[in-house]
Amino acid sequence: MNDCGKKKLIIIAGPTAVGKTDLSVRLAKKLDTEIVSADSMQVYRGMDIGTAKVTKEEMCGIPHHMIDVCEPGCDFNVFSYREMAKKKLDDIQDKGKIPILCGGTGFYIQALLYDIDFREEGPNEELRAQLHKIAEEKGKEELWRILRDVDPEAAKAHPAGDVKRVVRAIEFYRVHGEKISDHNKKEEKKLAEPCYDVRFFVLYREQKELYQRIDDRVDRMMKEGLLEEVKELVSRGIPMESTAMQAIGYRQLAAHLKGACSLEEAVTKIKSDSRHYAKRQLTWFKRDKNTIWIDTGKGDPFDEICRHLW
RNA sequence: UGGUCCAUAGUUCAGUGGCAGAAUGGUGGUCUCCAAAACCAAAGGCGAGUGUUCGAUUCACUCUGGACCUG
Repeated sequence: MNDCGKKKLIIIAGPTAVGKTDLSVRLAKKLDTEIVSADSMQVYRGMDIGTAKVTKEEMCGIPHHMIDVCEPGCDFNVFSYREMAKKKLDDIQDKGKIPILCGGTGFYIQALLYDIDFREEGPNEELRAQLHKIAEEKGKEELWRILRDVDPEAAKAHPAGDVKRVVRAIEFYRVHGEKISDHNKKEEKKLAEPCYDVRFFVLYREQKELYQRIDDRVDRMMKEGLLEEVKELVSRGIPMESTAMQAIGYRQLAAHLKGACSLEEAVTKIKSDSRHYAKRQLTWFKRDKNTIWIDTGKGDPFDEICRHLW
């Protein structure tokens, strides 16, 4: 606890392949602390190469949390993440240390930093399946009209094409009897004030350079045996629709293994999907007003980061 | 050498004598329980020239480029 009554937290975020892992470990060594991952795909066991998971050597003895916490087939989401990661942060802070939250999943970081309430009921699979069926059989517009009738504001916020969110909004209303648009308005206010005394670093570098690093890293992953890793998951029968198999690198290679495209085409797709992903990560972080942007393309940013600390 | 066909967005293709469309890619953005997911938006074009015509991307001719056929 400090003067403003909040616990201290360091966040190292940024797009894929920008160099988060290396920097976070160095910082953790200097501060003698622990790292909590904020990555939606590194939570899955057996997905190491493609998610660029830290290796034992790279960890340098620094404890890492929220990595390998579940099996690839299981349901994992923001809610589970927030619950588990919050406990980890508490534990580290109880030891008198400043935890480092490191990762590229903006949604997960936001949920944790602003304590977003996702409600405890969890996904209602039967209802979701039923609503998806309506979209398939009667059309997305029809499903959207159902939402418009109960929560016009949410319908306005989500186009009919965004079935995933339309379903969620209807689900929310049916389960809680409350409009998700009202709920979101309340949660949105939290975004103004972080729950931690935070130093939120976003690593970046010139787009051209970053894209080159992404291409190089994908090539390296292939050499390191990404295809074997995907084969293993496929042979274990991990369903293609599972969140884990949606991961970049896995999805495309699984498609190749099923004969949908050549290996070369799959690799090209992995690269372009990674670039798009990096772009989306950046737009996510741009919206957050509490960030400190660090250019990693101009020498070692380590000292600059340290200067921003308490 | 002679002949036939083709030329429209970065790419693959629609189309019309009267505002030129799609897919894909590239770019930007949205996001409150699948988020490495899902979704949205704007941008971008008739190879060059001459003629016919009120008006040509469309018709005719020339040129350029490409594909195919041809002693």
